Amino acid sequence: MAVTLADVARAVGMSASTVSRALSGTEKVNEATRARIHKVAREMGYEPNQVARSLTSGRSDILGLIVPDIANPFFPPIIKAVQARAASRGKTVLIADVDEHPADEIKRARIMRKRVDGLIVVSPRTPAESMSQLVELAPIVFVNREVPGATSVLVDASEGVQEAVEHLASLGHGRIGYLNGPRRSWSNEQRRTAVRAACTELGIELVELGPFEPQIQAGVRAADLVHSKALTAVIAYDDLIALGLMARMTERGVKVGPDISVIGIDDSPMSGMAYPTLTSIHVPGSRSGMTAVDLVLDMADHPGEEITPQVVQLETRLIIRGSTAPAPTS
Amino acid sequence: MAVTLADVARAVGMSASTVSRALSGTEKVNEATRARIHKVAREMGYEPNQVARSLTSGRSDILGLIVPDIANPFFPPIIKAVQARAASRGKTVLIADVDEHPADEIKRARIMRKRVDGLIVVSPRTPAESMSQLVELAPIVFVNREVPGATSVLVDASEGVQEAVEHLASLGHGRIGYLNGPRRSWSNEQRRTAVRAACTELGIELVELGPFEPQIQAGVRAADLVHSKALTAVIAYDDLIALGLMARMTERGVKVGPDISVIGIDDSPMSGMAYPTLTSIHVPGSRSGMTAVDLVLDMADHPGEEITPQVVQLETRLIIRGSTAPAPTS
DNA sequence: AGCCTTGCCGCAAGCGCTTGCATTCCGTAG
DNA sequence: CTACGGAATGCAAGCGCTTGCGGCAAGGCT
Repeated sequence: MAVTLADVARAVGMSASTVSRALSGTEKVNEATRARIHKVAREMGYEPNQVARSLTSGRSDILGLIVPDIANPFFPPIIKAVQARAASRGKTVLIADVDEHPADEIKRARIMRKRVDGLIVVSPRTPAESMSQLVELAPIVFVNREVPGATSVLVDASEGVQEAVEHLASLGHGRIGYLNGPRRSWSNEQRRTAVRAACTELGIELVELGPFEPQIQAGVRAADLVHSKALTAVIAYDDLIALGLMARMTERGVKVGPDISVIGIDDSPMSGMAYPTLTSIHVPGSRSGMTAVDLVLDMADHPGEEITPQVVQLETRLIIRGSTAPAPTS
Repeated sequence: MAVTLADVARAVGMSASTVSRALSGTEKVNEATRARIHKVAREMGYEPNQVARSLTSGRSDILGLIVPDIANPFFPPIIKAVQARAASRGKTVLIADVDEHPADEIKRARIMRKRVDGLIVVSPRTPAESMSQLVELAPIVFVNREVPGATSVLVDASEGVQEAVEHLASLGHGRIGYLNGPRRSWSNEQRRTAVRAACTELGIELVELGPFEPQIQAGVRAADLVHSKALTAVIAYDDLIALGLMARMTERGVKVGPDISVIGIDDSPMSGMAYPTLTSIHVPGSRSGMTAVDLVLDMADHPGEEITPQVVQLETRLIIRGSTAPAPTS
């Protein structure tokens, strides 16, 4: 079978403990011995059995990452950032896609818990009253949702939204639509509130539509609704909805830009690729992924310690592209 | 801490072995005792420690999945299919994104090996001479690459490509371009060969361009090259390149459809969303994911057995949308 | 010179679970 | 009544690694 610690120990003529210490790095071992052990281990092709290691040590060097939907282009950058950051700290990442099923979040978290050193949950949709079940699976950090008593990294939509509404106002739109995201989504609540505030402040009439699921298809549906309301400008809950809407509008002969201005949120990689390119509110996905890793590893490194839950806020800003233009002067 | 097997055993007044057998299901245990044990275990909130379990049993109920790039929309459907299929067979999936770095494939596979019951590697770019290092990490199955002596699930590009070329020919295009994918990609080799064959057969002039990375940006670059060659029809290595190309063409005032026909490969979810919608060769990603899971689990269930490596072939077909049109009659 | 540090290393006890084999207890065949 | 075959359960030996504790030698101190 595979070479074990004991095999290496025998080959070097030392005890397994010493070999273990030499290889794990942290403990004090004579430099010369350490070098020799490393050499022999490499020659024998020794690969530590991570399972055995984590059984005793309690550590697994794995981070669990739970996302709602990998097919939504907003998440891959986060996932990649998490993986990269984790790798640079010697960890690997176990990804679970819960397919937008809120109930699965707790279930998957529970299953993962024992195998990982910490959990990162992105945009959880678990109802507020059950969140505590997640929180107690600490170390855990939430991304894109504020959870009382838990550490989380959030993006503050207000700035970007404010910019977006101002942008539309300055283009002469006096009435805009907001396409709501999923009903129980914390992000949507946050975004919607920000839109309302900005509209009130600037004296703009707001028409709320939805809820819509964060999927292209929902955007297609939204398009017809928007059309029937004779809106000249909309802000969508996310890029996917915005893109679906644009596609449908174009199909119906409505020119996005000249006839209707569209703003998405997330600034996903696709927004620069659509035609016209999509004006979108940039949400720092990679940054939040990295931050989340740092936070969760900090917690994992200080087990037991009652750390005051941290909340990191990241900012958003508007990226203006081709889908917004002066209001039609009909 | 958490309740262990021993705790439950003590509570029930039986030995740990019996409890273990009762809970794992497979072994013979009196029905009454089994029921009682289950009841007590549930009441105590017992959750088996998977790490300990896999240390002894050698099984982990985890499948490893290695993909080149989760941000490429071709992969999420595969990933989801794999996850779903695995879940229905009681397994979870550990995903690794190697960011298109061929060297990482072997590295990640090695790291994962001990923790998982089997490996699925999608579209590996590992050079042929190193593939054996992967193969010996069995149980392992490859998707989208034929590997001598290993089981794999492939898509046969030839049919779809044949249809695509015929489609272009019937639209009056006598000269078409093929945008190559990454230089050492097995898929690209397969697709390119199919295009050549079809062109030869139909007496169509073929212009090869590239290689290009499977990314939107590469497609943007390709666009200018295509333009300079005065091509009226192109088949791209994948949808991403095709989409990038379309975006750039549109930006330059070239009308995709009337002025130039574009065909992608993969039929990723985005192809229906672009404008115009992208004619693409459908590749059954989900099907291949599911098939891969079945194959790898079969292998895992019969350890040691020298199974004859299986090769499953899936078919492709052309999906005609808005990006292809009759050749301009200049 | 005696004693205490300090540095390096080995001992042994597990981590929580699975599993081959032994054991016990019946029912049943002989 | 003895013997024997199962079924149900217990015993105990690990899986491969980590880690607290203690041993031992070499050097520093008074």
